[in-house]
Amino acid sequence: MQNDPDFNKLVFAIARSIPKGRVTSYGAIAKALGKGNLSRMVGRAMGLVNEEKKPVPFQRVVNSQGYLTGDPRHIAVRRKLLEKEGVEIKNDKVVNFRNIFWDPSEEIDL
DNA sequence: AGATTGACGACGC
DNA sequence: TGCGTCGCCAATC
Repeated sequence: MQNDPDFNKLVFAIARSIPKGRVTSYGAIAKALGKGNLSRMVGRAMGLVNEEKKPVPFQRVVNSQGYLTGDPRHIAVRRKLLEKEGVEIKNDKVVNFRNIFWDPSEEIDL
């Protein structure tokens, strides 16, 4: 239960705005929302995507290091989806992360 | 109600 | 450049 449904909503909206074959970080999304310090909350919100009816490409959201953190089982799923989109993964890490990194703040433009 | 953890990030050394 | 520590906000124990 989040006290800020809007925050969660925005997170999902941005996640769906991520171009295919691109990835972004939790901090980038939080920052785009003006809550750069809520990076952790973004990740937590993603865990609730399970309750979302609409498909959210949460697999395109990784940490600032480009690593797929979380439960190993979830990591495997995300990795598969990313590779399917053309994103190369190595050791649970996005290859060329800096190259395919997508900054939501440039698209959302608060 | 208080303490701890967590899909993170930034800073310091 | 890499490892260690602190800080944030909310949820969970």
